[in-house]
Amino acid sequence: MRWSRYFLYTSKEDPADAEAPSHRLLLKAGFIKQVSAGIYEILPAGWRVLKKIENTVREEMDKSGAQELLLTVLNPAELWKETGRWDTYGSELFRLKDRNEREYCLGPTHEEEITDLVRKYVHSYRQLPLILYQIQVKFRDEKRPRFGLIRGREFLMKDAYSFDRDEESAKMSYESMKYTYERIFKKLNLETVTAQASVGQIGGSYSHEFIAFTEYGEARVGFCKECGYAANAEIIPLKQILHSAEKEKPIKKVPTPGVKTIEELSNFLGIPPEKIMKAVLYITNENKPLLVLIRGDREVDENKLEAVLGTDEFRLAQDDEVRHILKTEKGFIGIFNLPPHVEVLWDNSLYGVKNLVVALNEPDYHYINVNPGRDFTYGDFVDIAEVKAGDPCPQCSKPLEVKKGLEVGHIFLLGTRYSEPMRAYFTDSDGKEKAFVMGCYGIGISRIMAALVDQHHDEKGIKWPLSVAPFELEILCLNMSDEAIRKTAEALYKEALEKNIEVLFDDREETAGFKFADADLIGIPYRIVVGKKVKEGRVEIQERNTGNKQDIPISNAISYVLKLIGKEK
RNA sequence: CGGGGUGUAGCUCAGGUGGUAGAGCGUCGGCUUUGGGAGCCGAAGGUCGCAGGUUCAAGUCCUGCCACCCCGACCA
Repeated sequence: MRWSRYFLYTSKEDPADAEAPSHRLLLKAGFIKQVSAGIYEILPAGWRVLKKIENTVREEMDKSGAQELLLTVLNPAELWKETGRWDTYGSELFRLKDRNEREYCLGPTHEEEITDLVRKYVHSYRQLPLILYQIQVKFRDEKRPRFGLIRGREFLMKDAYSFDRDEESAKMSYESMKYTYERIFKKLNLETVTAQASVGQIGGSYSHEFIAFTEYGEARVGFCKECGYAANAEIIPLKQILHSAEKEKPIKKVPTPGVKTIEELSNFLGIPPEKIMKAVLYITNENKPLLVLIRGDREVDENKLEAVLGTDEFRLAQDDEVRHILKTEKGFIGIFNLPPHVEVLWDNSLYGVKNLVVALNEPDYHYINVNPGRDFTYGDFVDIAEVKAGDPCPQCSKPLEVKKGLEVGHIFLLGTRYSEPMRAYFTDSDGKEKAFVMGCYGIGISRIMAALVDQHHDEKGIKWPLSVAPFELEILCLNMSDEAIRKTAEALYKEALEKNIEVLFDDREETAGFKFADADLIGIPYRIVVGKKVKEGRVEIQERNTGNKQDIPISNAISYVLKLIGKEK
């Protein structure tokens, strides 16, 4: 491809509205163009990358025995009503009507449609197991689209669905997908960890997430280098820990005027946060107050709280609610003088802590040296603390590491969550009618492109791994008006094409510096620089990833590149 | 959906106290230049997010709306 004719337009300025590196660089390099919030056009160079990602996914899925098909974007409402998700999916579902007032949605995922399809054709255990998949644009009206391709409202996804005769066989399908996913991410040069995950809204019995490490991810993973355990932080259990037998000191009321936060209180009293009881007031769905108690150095993980309460219908109390219910101010909430209708939950972190600092629901005062048994009695203990680095691994108790990451794949063992309500049955070998045991498996194709940029870039631009690069080779002609240089570059371009190298030829009438800057930005792994060394019969080979440069005779250049990209036999 | 921010040329931005719009980059024409975002000369390019209002006069003041970005609860 000649750049002078290519629909690839880079920008010298950083785009104003992009913060994440992947977002900024993909826009700046001219790979994507924003149309509206969370909706992007994929431009030719970006599309080349996306197709490579897609093909890698496709190759491995096919190898696993899964079969590709294409479902519809426009889904009839009836199917969604069968599973109840027409009502429960909420405003994230793009809904529309046709000219006859029939209701449709733009498919955000395809459990309903695939189950409908399979129930029409598969009636016997002899046709199982079965895995079908598609690569298609998905639509989700996200509350908050973010970071360009990382969270879009329209995005490319690979979704697969497995159908098995029983749980045991379904687990085998699940395991084979898990293995396939790990191979895919490895091939794509995307560093991921396979983490146990919560099943969330989709339902089912168990689930894994594939998390790519990046600063701009929205997930937190805890993992253990010792035993290999890894899980989304929101499901890692934290147990009660017995504390050393400290001597109980006499309880004392101390003035703490205007001291509001745990940090201020800790500094004011000279007592570490580990010995302060933090109390957080929530309001539950029935407008009931719920007081959550946790150690001062800990945060409440609202995902865990949701799991404990069995609902996400709760929120933090407002300042005036705190005043009204507890007759105190934020910062002075405690367990003493509690109105009887306030429900209380104790986080495991508080268990056994002695000589605590506790507020008493009276502004500007705290008790110090408060002790369990003597000064108060425990209520119900639950696990609602956010996991931090250094917390014990639930498997081997060694300290965990915690990192931020981006969910690029998620697999679920669904069971009969969809097949049962949709009456998707087959006849088993015992002659009995049974519901399919299903699994579903997603990979965010366009999100992977963003994750790859996040993992492979520097201050100058993108450094595409060869496996997904839009081109394998870029030829830079540094001076188009110099006859000898131009002819050499043209000849090398022709030779590269003949050898089936994916090559971008920068034949634009621009200066050398301009072309180098652009080359760094768009991140093609290898380049041949054709400049004044042509007089000495040489060109320069550069590697974007390592920055390595070396001169080479013109006649050897292409065969050297072939070796680099592994196409040489 | 709450909180914060921003909308002016293709892009990045500047435009005290109201007086009819500017720069750099990019684009077009010309000359010079060519190994790390070149120089000079000339030109084109705007419903100042939208709608009202105040005023002799609004990019600027007032009201309402919209869009986009960022921070919090969901997801690939």
